[in-house]
Amino acid sequence: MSFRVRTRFAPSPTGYMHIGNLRTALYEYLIAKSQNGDFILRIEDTDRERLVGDAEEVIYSTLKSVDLEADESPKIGGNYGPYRQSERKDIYIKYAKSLVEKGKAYYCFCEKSESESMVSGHKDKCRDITNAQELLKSGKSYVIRQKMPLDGKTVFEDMVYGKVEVENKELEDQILIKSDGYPTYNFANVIDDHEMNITHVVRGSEYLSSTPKYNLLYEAFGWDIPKYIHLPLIMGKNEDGSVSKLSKRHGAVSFEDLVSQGYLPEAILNYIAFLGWCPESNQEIFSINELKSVFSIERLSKSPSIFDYKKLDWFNSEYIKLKSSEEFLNLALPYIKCVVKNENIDIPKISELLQKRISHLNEIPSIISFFEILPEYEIELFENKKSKSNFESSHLVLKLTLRAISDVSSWSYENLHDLFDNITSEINMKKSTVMWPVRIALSGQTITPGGAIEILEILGKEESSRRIKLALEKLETK
RNA sequence: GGCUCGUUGGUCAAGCGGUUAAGACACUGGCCUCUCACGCCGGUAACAUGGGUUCGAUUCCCAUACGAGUCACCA
Repeated sequence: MSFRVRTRFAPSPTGYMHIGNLRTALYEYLIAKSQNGDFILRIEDTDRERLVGDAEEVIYSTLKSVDLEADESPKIGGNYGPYRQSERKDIYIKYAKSLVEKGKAYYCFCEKSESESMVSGHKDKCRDITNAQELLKSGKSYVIRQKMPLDGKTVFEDMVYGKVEVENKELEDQILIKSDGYPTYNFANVIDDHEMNITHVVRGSEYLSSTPKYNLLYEAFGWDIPKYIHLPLIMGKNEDGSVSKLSKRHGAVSFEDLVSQGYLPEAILNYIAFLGWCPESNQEIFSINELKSVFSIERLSKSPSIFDYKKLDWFNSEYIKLKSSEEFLNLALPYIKCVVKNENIDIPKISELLQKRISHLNEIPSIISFFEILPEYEIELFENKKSKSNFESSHLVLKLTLRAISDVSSWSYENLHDLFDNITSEINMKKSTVMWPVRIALSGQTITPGGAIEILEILGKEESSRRIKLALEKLETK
C-alpha cells in the first residue's frame, strides 16, 4: 500500500492573504507534513473579472515568511501541473463534455438575467432541449450544467463534523463551465483534486453545505471521494456585539496588515494555529516544527472562534521576548530610527529596554520619543506621593545630581548607580525620592522605559545636564 | 425563509457518564522595584433552556431558544 497523504492550498489571487486562508494553509500543511505527505499550492484564478495584478506574489511571499513552503506549485512545478487553473482550461472543458456525452450534464443557453428570474430552475426548462446542436452552431453563448438527482439524499462523512446529509432536491443543476469558457470553482476543484491525487480536502466550513455537489460530481465520473476536513470559521466581533465571518470591518484581517502593525509572522501563525485546534498539553508556544509533531486532526474543533487581537498581542510579546537581543535590535531598529535621529544616543541600549515591555513593534515610536525631544511637562509631575517627592526635595536632588554627574569620570551604569547611592545616603532620603525627580527631569513623563539611571546612561552627560538644568529653572521660577 | 452546522467564564479552550469543571488571554488584589513593564503569588467569572436515557449527566438522545454558514456564470 503506497498511500501518500497529499493536501493542497488553493487560494484565489485576491491581492492579500486573509487570516482565515492562512490558517487553512497551515492546517493543510500540518496534515500533510505530520504524516510525511505532500503540500501542494494551486492557484485558483478562474474568476477573470476579479484578477489582481501581482496577487500571486503575495501568496508566495506570505507562505515563505511563515515557512509553509509547498512541495509543488506554479513556481516550482511538479508532476501534476500546471498548477494554475487558468492554464488548465482545456482539461475542464474535456471533462465537462464527457459528462454531456454520458447524459449527466447539458448545455444551457439561458441568459444570466433569465436564470436569476427563474422560479423552478433549469431542471424543468433546459434539461431536455432538443435543439442544442443547432444553437451551439449558431454561436449562441452557453454554460454547461450538471444534472442533479431529483430525489434521494447525498450523505458524506466529514472528519471534523461527522456525518452530514442533504436532500438532493435542494441542489440546483450546478454550472460546470461558465459562458466565458472558464470552469466554476466547484467544478475545477473536483477535477484538479482528482487529477492531482489530493487525499484530504481541507477548507472552511462555509463549504460544508455545498459539499454534496462535489460528491455528485465524483460519482458522475466514478472517482473515489477524498477525505473531507471542514474547518470552523474564524469570526470577528461587530460593534453591536454580534459576530460574523472575520472581514475587513473587524480591523486588520490580512497577514500583511498584521505584519505592518508590528506583529511577527511566527506569532501570527502560532496564534491562528490555536483558533480551532489545541494540543493535548497546556503548551501554547509552538514553532512550526513542533506543531508538525503534535498536530492531529482529531483535536480540531467544530465551533467557530472569534479572533482576539488581545491574545495575539500576548503571543507577539512572548515571541518578542524569545528573541535574542541582536535579533530584536534588528527588528526594532527601523521603528527606533524613525524617532531617534540624534547620533549620540545609544540605540542598542534603548532596544534592550524595549524588548520586555512591548507587545508589538508599532508601540516603539511613542514610547521612546522623549529620548529625542524632551516633551513639555507640568511642574506638578515632581510631586509624587508614593515616592515622597515634592518640589523642595526635587530641587535639592536635581542640584546634587547635576553637580555629581559633571564629575563622573566614566559614564557607565555602575558609576551612575554609585553616584545615586551616595546622594541617597548623603541627604538621607528614600531611594525613590531621589530617583523620581531625576527621571521626570530627563523624560518629562511619569512612565518611561527603564529607570532614571538607564535613561541617564542613554542620553549622555551633556543632554542629561541640559535637561536637569531646565528642570531646575522650572522649579526655581515656580 | 429553506437547508446545513454549532452552543463550557468577556475571549480561546480542556473535558469524551461519577472531576473541588483544567489551562491561557483579558480584568483584578498583592509582592518585587528608582516609574511603567517583566517576573512571582492570589482572586472574580462558565456547562443556553426543557424533556428523556441512566443509580448518576457538562458529557448520550430529542425538542426549543439563540448564533453562524449557505442557497451566484464568486471563490
